[in-house]
Amino acid sequence: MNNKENFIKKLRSSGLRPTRQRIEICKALYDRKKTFHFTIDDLNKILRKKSKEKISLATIYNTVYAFKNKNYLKEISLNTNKTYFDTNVSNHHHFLDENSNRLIDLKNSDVGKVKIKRKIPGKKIKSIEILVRISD
Amino acid sequence: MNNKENFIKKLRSSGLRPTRQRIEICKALYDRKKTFHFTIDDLNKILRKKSKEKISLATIYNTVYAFKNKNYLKEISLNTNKTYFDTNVSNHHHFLDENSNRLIDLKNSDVGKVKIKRKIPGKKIKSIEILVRISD
DNA sequence: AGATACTTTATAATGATTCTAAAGTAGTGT
DNA sequence: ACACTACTTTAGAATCATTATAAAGTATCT
Ligand SMILES: [Mn+2]
Ligand SMILES: [Mn+2]
Ligand SMILES: [Zn+2]
Ligand SMILES: [Zn+2]
Repeated sequence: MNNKENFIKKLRSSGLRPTRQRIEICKALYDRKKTFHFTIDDLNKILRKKSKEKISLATIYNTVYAFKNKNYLKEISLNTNKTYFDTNVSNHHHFLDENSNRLIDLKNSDVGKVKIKRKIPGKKIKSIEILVRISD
Repeated sequence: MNNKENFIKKLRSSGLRPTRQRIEICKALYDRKKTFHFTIDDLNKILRKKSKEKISLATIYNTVYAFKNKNYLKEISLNTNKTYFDTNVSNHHHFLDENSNRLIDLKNSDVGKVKIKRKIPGKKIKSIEILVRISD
């Protein structure tokens, strides 16, 4: 299902023109078995290796943020100078391995139900994210 | 307990010389009733208002990171371009109000026990942090 | 007081991200 | 296929939080 035609449909269905660059980026991001957590710099390096044609850094930024706005990518909160993204856009939790600085997805079944007992008047809960720091 | 003498003791006890600037910064940070969540820019503005003598931005950076290393401050993970710090250095959770972009501390009693069922071989859990996004 | 290590400061450098505006391309209608 | 238009890509410049530099100032010790 992660072939070129599919990426084209995905892009079209949300009003993004299926350009060479966007399709290459889709392949790099979604043609994998596991969730991919990455920075712009990671993605840029991967594209330089995997793809023949050079995609400008500006396009990579533009595309990643377009995908984020269309909910094809999620931004992840970490204490680093670079912004992280996640191809798993569902609500889910993470291990952060502090040795390697790598993120690992937790399935919802990996985490017991989280109960938030306090309420803020007039405010609704939009999401609950857990970050579990681990190390050797 | 949050008087000047106390700050001096606090600084000395961890090998930081009690300078004018560090004491001013201590006052701005710890002479309050509630947890303070802030950016360097927030702190700089506060110091300009509250304090007579000007403290350079470089010193504010230096001091905040010195305090962080001594565990007087905690860094908070958020998806923003600026780094956030927290005067509450205990393990605790947060509401993030997406309208105002303000953090609110959750007491541990505000959150039901979090059970992490999955284990990563050879890795230990260092901390568990929950971020609850809220909005109108 | 004098010696020394630590600290502050103005300023420059860095680096991720965002902006700009010109050239290129995809979709639409003919 | 051709032209038209809106969207996209791109190189390069600008921005801005953060970090580095190195000279002047200060705390602590004897
Ligand atoms: Mn990375
Ligand atoms: Mn702020
Ligand atoms: Zn993930
Ligand atoms: Zn807090």
